[in-house]
Amino acid sequence: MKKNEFNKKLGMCICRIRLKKGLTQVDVSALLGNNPQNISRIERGLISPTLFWIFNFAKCLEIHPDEIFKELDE
Amino acid sequence: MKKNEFNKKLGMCICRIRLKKGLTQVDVSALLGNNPQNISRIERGLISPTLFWIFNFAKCLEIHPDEIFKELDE
DNA sequence: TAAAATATAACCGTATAAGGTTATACAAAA
DNA sequence: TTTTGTATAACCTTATACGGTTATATTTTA
Repeated sequence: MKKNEFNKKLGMCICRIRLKKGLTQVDVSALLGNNPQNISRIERGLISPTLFWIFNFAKCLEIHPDEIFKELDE
Repeated sequence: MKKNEFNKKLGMCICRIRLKKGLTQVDVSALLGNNPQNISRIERGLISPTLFWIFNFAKCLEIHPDEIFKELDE
């Protein structure tokens, strides 16, 4: 799988999880301590977040990191 | 958990998995198509690889990404 | 011993992740 | 209509991931 394709899939997973929690991009950025523009870029697949970012995201949203990954490897 | 601590834990997991497969850093870098110095930096926790890198690593070593993560969240 | 394999380290570059600011678009609600 | 909330976008800057090269240290092997 190419990097662009991977980033897009990852972004959609992030977005889906965020909406399932009823949060806005601003909400998530406040929880993580960064800016909403970055969340937007991640959800649209423009950038590929580090694993450290992913783990913080999962922790702040009170989910298991597996929830993000299990939809990515097919 | 701080970023440095996280990176060190992650690096140790990567290293343990690599050794379990009987591979050198050069072997892994050849499989992934990057240089061994980068593997060394990751294993020592100096840098935090992207999730894209992690998934490629897992695929090349024929393991589930979960194997890396399940030792990280405590 | 000498040579090769392995890992770490110090550089110097480039690519990209990420923050900050501002503007734009659009929908929902007043 | 006007206002507000939400998301996207275009910039610029800084931090960092990553490649390439070279050197060093250590272990292993011939």
